[in-house]
Amino acid sequence: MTPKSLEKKNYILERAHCVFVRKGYASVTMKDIIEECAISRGGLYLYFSSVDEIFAQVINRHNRSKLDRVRGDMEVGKPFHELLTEFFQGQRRRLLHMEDSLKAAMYEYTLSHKGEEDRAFYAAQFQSIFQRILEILQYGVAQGELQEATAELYARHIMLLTEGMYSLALAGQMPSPDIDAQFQLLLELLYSHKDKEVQA
Amino acid sequence: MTPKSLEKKNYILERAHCVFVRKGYASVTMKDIIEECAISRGGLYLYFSSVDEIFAQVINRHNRSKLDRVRGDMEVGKPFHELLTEFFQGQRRRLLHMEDSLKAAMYEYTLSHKGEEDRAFYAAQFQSIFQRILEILQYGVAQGELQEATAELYARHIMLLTEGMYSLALAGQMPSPDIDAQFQLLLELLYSHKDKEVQA
Amino acid sequence: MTPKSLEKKNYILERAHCVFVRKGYASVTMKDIIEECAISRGGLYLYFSSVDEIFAQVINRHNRSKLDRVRGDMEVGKPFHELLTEFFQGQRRRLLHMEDSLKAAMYEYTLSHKGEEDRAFYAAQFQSIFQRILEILQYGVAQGELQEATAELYARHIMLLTEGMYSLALAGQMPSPDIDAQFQLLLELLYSHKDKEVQA
Amino acid sequence: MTPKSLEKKNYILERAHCVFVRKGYASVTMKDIIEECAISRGGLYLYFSSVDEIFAQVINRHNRSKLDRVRGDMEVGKPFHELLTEFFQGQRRRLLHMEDSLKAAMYEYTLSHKGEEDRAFYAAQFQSIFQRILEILQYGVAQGELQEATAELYARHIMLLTEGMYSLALAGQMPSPDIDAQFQLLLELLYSHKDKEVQA
DNA sequence: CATGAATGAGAGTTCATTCAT
DNA sequence: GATGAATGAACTCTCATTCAT
Repeated sequence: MTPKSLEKKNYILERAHCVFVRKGYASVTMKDIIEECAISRGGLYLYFSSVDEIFAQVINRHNRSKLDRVRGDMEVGKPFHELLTEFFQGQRRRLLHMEDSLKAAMYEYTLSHKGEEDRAFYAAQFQSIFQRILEILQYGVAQGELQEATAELYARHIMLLTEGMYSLALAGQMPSPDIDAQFQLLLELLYSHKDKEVQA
Repeated sequence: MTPKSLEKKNYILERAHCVFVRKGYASVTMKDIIEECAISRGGLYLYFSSVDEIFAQVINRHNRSKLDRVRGDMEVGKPFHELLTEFFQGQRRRLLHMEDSLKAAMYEYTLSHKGEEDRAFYAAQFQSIFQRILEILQYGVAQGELQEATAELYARHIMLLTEGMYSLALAGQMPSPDIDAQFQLLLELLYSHKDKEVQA
Repeated sequence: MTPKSLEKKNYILERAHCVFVRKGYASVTMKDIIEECAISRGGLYLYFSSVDEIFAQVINRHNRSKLDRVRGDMEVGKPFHELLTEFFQGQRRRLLHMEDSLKAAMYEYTLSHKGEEDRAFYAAQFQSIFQRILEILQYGVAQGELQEATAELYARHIMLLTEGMYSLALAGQMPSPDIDAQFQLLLELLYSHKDKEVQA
Repeated sequence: MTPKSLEKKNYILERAHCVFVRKGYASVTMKDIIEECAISRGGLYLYFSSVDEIFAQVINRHNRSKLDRVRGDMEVGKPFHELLTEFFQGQRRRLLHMEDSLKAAMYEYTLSHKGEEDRAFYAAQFQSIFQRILEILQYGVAQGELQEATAELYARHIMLLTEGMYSLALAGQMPSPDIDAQFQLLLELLYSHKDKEVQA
């Protein structure tokens, strides 16, 4: 694979990303991507042989770059509470701008690909999200803000609640006040053991 | 509309329901429904003019019948805790048998219908789920088990968490122990104010 | 299958026959047949789902009708020699007008279909030709013109020689005098035992 | 044309030969040849501008080399009968191993090229085969084994029968015993005049 | 009412051929 | 000379939708 070829591949993935954001997954055709990239039918087939393949690579590329961006944020010694709030703020922003995200496309892909080989793909997706939240909480444990015993359970809880919010957001049923209320509730839940301590 | 006509329409919706459970929404064609119903193409078009229309009516019929089934459960004077546990058991059962549900089909429909007119449809869906949970919680309030002030917030929280669990379940990523752990956490959350009272 | 449907199917096979005669097999596309039949793409697919399937049915139909035409010729009590000459005349005519025959198409099909299931198809084709020649020779045996012992061997010989002539004819390398000379040779071969008898 | 260029051309023809043996003619694409030769698309087009052109040259090269191999066999003074038997043995071997031959490819080419310019090509092909058989028979005439008058007729007969056998062999319908029986019959036919002489 | 034959737009895919590098 | 990326025409197959019977 020549460097030029790689560059072109990257270009296609970049434009395809836009297409998936705009149209989701199910209704995207090779023609859509061809037009977005302004290349020829055969030209696209030189690099990718199906929408599936393109989508998988777009997702992987996206995850990789997201991971790169996240990495290192925790090392600067930010207070845990700040980090957590930033996480919620980030989710909030995305929930309010679902139209700019790949989430819908990912849902559509999931719904139309139930093969055994896809399962691992999904497991990796969710594991990556879970891991990210867990790391934040463990950072809180390290800073003495949270209890170790509940970190995993709470991390999963946060992931599931967030996922549920995305579901509703996709249907346009997740207004901003509801988001705030739920994240506030999560904060209280996370810190609830402190009340007891105080009272004790 | 003659009674015979209504009967036929019902028959079609019934069989179409099976199709949507089996195949989801996106990949269902008029042909699928025709074959399941063992009627003719033209025959189907006499009653419905698109898969969309059939789906919407299948969902409405389903919701109506579900509501009918639920109604009255609370009036027999069951203890609140039992009612709540039953609700969680019901969700648990459905989460572990997603293949028998319309959930996947509903997601697919949502993802491919973002028009303003569909929004109301989704709002009604979620409102109905929310309402059901809220009624259970308010029953708990009436029985002195829960606090009135948090009922709505918690009802929404339960709905969102459950929705998130469905999302993961659709991708085959919601194992039974995780379900139990989350519902346990919800129970603790609902009853958490009691601890404080006791301690106080 | 309704009668009307059968009629349409027959119509398509009839026109497709012409297409195969004109273009052979390999280069025939569904579009060719669509245009020849003046029907729509989908219309054709209602009846047949590939060129292969159409070709197989065209061939079978053709063989059946050819067999129907042949049947009964021997029962009118024609002298054997006349029957044999007529057979050769028939072959001669076809060799000189290969452009009106399915032979080329059949060769192309054979060359592109080497599966086990096709073998039986070819075996049946050649067996049918062989059988026809053999029956003529056995008729000659019955009339005391030929020897029983060599009938099968000679029948196969005639079939193979004829097949060879078709091969050359397809390349435009089978001029009329050569055809005549070879058939004359065959006649002499068939009757050669008589010379011996006479001489003996 | 430089010597290096000639060498490359030869190399391509050699590898292309393998491709045609393996895949026949019709389904061979420029890509097949490119891959077999491990050269670039453009590189191939420098030397040949179509599969057609390559095929014609492969055939010519093959014929030339075959002729070279044959030449001189008759000069060592082998008995005619042995030479003839060897010829039949050679054909037999090839009939039983059609998968190693260009015959199928040649048929496919013939069937898809009916232009006037191709006719001469085919004429040359068959003339070359005919000539070879004729030379063998004339050698028999020279040795007093055969009659001069029938040499041409018999040579053509042998060629046609053999060609017919190839046709059936391509369809997998030419079992070894049938081959032997036919060649035996040919031998008897060639020597049949001797019986008469003896009897006379 | 009910039928199912017919339509044609549009998706996926392949390949011979060209051309800038 | 040599490369291989790029083109686009052509082919197969599918479906929502219509309409004569």
